Amino acid sequence: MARNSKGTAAVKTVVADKREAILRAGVRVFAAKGFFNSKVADIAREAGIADGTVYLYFKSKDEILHSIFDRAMANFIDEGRRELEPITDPIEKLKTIARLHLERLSADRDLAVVFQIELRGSTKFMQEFSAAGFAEYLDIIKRTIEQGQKAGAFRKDMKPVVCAKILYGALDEMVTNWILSANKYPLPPMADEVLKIYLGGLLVK
Amino acid sequence: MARNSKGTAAVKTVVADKREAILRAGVRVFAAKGFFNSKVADIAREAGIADGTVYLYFKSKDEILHSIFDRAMANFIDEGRRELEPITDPIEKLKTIARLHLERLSADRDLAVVFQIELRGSTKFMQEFSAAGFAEYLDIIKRTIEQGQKAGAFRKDMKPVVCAKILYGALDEMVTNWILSANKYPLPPMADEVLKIYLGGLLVK
Amino acid sequence: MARNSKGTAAVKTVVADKREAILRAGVRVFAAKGFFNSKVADIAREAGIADGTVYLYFKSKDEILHSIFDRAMANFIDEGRRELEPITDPIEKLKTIARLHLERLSADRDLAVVFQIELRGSTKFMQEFSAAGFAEYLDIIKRTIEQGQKAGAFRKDMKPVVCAKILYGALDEMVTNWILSANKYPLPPMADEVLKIYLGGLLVK
Amino acid sequence: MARNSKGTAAVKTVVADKREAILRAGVRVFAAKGFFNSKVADIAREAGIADGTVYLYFKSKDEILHSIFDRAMANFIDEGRRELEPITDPIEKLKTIARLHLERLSADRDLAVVFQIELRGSTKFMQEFSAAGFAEYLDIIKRTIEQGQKAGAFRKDMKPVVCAKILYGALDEMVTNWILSANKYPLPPMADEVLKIYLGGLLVK
DNA sequence: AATGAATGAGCATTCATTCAT
DNA sequence: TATGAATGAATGCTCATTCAT
Repeated sequence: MARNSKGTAAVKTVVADKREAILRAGVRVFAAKGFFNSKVADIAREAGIADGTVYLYFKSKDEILHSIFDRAMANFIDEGRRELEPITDPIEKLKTIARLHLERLSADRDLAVVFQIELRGSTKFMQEFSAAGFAEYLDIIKRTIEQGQKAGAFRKDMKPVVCAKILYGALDEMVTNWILSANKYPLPPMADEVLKIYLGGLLVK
Repeated sequence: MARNSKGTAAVKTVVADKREAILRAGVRVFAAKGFFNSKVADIAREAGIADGTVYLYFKSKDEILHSIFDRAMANFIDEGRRELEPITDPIEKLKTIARLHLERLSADRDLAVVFQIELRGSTKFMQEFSAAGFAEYLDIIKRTIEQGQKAGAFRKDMKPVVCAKILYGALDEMVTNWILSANKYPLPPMADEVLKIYLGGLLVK
Repeated sequence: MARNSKGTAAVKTVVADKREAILRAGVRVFAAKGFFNSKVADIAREAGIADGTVYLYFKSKDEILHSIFDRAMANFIDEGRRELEPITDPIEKLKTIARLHLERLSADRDLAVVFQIELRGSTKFMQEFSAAGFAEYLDIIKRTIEQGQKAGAFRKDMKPVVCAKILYGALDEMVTNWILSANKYPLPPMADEVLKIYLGGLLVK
Repeated sequence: MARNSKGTAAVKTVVADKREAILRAGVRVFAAKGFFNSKVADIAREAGIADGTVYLYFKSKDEILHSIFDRAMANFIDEGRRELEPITDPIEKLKTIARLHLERLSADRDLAVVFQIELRGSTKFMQEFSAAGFAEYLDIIKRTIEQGQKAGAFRKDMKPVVCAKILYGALDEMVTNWILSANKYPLPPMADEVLKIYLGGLLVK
């Protein structure tokens, strides 16, 4: 029994490790050369395995990109929910979202490149991207805004979903700019800048 | 003489027409199938010319994408400058920018797809994209904000370039969302929404 | 007009020539290495063209094999009909069929190999092979036998289609054996041997 | 001792069983998908063993096909000899051969497919096929015919080996046709038809 | 300028075989 | 013996680009 379960666990670990290694290699390679210019052989080499082994863990090159996104998005959303749960103030929630968004992506530049650049390279991916975890992420922002509107903290003359997109767009642009500027400055502090405008507006009161 | 100049003009026109036809065909084809999945032969067929003819006007498939961007960006900036020139109020200027941004892209969905999706498909393109007209566009927004700050209309505790990125990011996200939502709603009105938040902030005063 | 038609004819000839060259190369290569072991690159090299050029004339490697069969079978049947037409005696007809069968295949050993060996390598090909020209060939034999039965020359207690298969099988075996025996003996004379038995039977009368 | 010999026997039996299982699986898989389209993994799954285990019993995929032929041919010849031994009349012998040929192959359609189609798929196999048991089989027919000639039952103006090939070719064609016709009719009765012609000839006497 | 036939480098994927366990 | 994960060589086909006409 113990032996069995241990064996199974070990196998699972090895399998997970190799899957993991391929995904990590995929992030590095896609970030460096772009999805269409990356060869499966590049990923295999980077992961330290044979070309064919990739296909024991993924059905296709496409599936690797998908899995990268799915895994990262799941992690991101998990962590987001965990950090947001204890917070009740919607303003604080938005601050946390913005900070997390920029912290997470600046912590792994390769992943950020894949998210900001490679995943956008085709309507097909974008559609799926949109349909999948992205919608969930936007929904978290949207509900925080609804909550803020109910609480009387946020203005009520705007649709929450539009507000959510605006915040997301602003943050997203910060990330893209940061990537393209070769990371000359720290990304997370940009969260405060975005929120200054987003919450307070540009106009002098 | 007359014949010459006329001939030259005619030639220039024909040349321009064919270049133009290829670019238009490129926009349609790239938007429909994505840059990497589009064949030069597709573009040639769409433009009604032979495959080889494409290479009399463009050095490579890449160059077609570049030219599409360059031409559209130049048009866009030209028109922008023209419309902004008579306006003095920085608030009105920002409104004009936002409106033009969404109007222009919603007026040509194929071009919008190429701008929002295909041009983002590689760090390489993004770098070039960034280096080129995009910086100029961002600069126009930035200077409008500087002007507004000097005029005392906009708050001064924010860097103009960051403000510019935030506005750009928000507008950009509107366009991307509109594309992916299959254009179920008119895009230009979103300009007002963005500006409501951007100028006035989300918080209740 | 003349120029046009001449141009068209020239183009057709060139095209036909290249198609022809590929088919001839295919016969040689398939005969030498077997269909599954032949690479498209082998055929291209043998035909003196680039790999990609093969695909301007054929959709796939499979299609080359098919075309080899179709072309040869069509030629064979055409020639058969032409030679059989002036003959009225069904016995002479059968003799002509048998002679032609062995003459044609022994005249082009590579083609014979493809017919006897490579085309049999898969039920899929065999089905198609059977459905296509082979049925037509068998039908020619069958009708000759029917004619002989009506004329009172051939016994009537046998189904013509069965008789046709028996003759075909015997001839086919002669060809296969000849191929596998490295052509140590001339094939055509075997036609007489087959017919001696086929027409007269093995038994002493 | 007892234990040893028993153990050895058991081991041998197990070994034989597994070899047998692989061969049976090979026949099924090759018949269904063709030799080149069959994967070793398919055979392993069909045999209920692991992929690698196949290589404990066979050196290669080729060897499986060879062994299928060798085993079946040996069985076939053994049974043939056994059934022919008590028969003295060469006519009866030929009838027995023809009947057995069709009975055995129609009794195992998968095996028949492998014999008629898959084994013919390459000159290489054909050469080996020819060199091996096939020659032995043809020899049995040949000697029966020699015997008949000596006994004065068969005509003497034909070489026995040619007569043997003719009979074999006719029978072989019956089998191939039966396979390709999806077994719509019983095969064994065709033996009589073949012999009617083979022994008596097509001509009215 | 225009053509489009020809080129040939490039690549995702498969699968027979091996080998550590 | 048995396993099945890992290997890596092998290849049909595509398509950007060239060039003879």
